Amino acid sequence: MNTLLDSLKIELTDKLYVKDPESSDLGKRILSASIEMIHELGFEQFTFKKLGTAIGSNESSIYRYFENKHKLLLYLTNWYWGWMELQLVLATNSIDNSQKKLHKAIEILTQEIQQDSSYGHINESKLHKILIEEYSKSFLTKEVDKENKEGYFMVYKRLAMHLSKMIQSVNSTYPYPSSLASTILEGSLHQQFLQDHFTSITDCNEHVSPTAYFVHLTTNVLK
Amino acid sequence: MNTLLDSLKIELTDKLYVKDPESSDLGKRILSASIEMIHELGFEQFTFKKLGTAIGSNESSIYRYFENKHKLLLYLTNWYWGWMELQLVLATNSIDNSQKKLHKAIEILTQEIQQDSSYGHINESKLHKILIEEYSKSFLTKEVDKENKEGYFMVYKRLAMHLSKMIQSVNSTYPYPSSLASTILEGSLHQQFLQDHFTSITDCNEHVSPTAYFVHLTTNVLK
DNA sequence: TTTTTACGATAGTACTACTATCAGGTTTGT
DNA sequence: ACAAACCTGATAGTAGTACTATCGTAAAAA
Repeated sequence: MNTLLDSLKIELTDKLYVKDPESSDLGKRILSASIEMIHELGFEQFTFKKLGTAIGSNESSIYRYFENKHKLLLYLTNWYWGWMELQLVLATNSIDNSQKKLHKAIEILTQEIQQDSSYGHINESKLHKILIEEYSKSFLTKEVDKENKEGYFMVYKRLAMHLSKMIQSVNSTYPYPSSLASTILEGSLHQQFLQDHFTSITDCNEHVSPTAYFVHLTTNVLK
Repeated sequence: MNTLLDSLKIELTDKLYVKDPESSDLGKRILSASIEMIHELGFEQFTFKKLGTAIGSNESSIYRYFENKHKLLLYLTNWYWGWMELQLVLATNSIDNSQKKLHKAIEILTQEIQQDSSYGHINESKLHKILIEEYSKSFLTKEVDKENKEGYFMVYKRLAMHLSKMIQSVNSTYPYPSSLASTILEGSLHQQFLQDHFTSITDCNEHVSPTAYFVHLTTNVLK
């Protein structure tokens, strides 16, 4: 089935790669296999050498697409947040009521991703799990400020600001819209992590979703 | 000046170290210099070799205290959370009113730490900054579940539960006390990180503290 | 005084994170 | 059709990390 979504490409800054991985078959295999592999081994144990072996290619060939594994992680996380913003816009654009719009936004941004949907070589469900376990590592480095200046976090910041605007639409006198927005984005990943590994310090479980928690929180804070 | 605090030792599970660093002069130098060094270089660039050189000692000697640098980070973060809980108890124990108690707790847990106070060889201010930039790395690993079972995160979980109980005292019908507690603890570190590196997606700055944001949030959510 | 213990020094291993070079196959331009 | 350009895989090599093992000595404890 060929839909509009299939033909939309998530465009990322070309500083993230040496050669655009979307431009060749090998590049796409790198993306798809790296998602599998980072998900399975964790970012620390993941190496270009192992990735090369897994896709029947060579370590040196992967370096022709990405400078190093950190840049590859940045590519994947940027892709994820770009994809999330697309989902957000598609789901909320037609909603007029600002309160309903915000609730829908929070739902989109905090829900677990099950379906491996529209983009052939990217498994969004596994990518989402990578975000939960590895996203913080992409910015908790000594190079953040430099990389931030080069635009490596623009997609995420734009999404956070988008959410912040929605919060302001619901209550224009609320003094912390940006902090609340970033708390929802980061906190959602964190609550999902806790649900998987530290159940005693979260209320989220099979029956209670992070979405329910954050919708309740936001509603009451903006009242 | 010799106070009660000077004579209190933060006791940590002995699984965190090979030899108790508090038991010798070299051990204390390892703690104090590692805080300096991780703060300066970041956890990734920090190595036992560099640490050895810095304290005029030997790489192999450091391995006699800590299995590896991950365990050292766990030691430092556990120490920090133990110290935080002590601050929390000291500051809130005498308060009867549960609402005031909770506000005081949030203040203690979300404020910046300036003073390098009671424990000679530990610089709490720098340790706090390490927590902001490195804490997530201590649990975002493939070994979390194993390490959690061995009790490496007990101090942190106990603190979160402590805060959760305080939240329940203010409003016993609030359905997400544990998630709110973990959101405050983790979110506080995150907002401080944003304040330093991504100012556009936080409202916290010199004039607005994370404390103000989280007190406002909590008050309104529990209303 | 003997014996443990602690520490520093050195050596060595396996692996990571690259960089450089070369050769063959495929694609592209004319 | 033919050469040039390009892409990929293979191999080699370097510097550094994250250890482990062994040894000698000085100081502390028995």
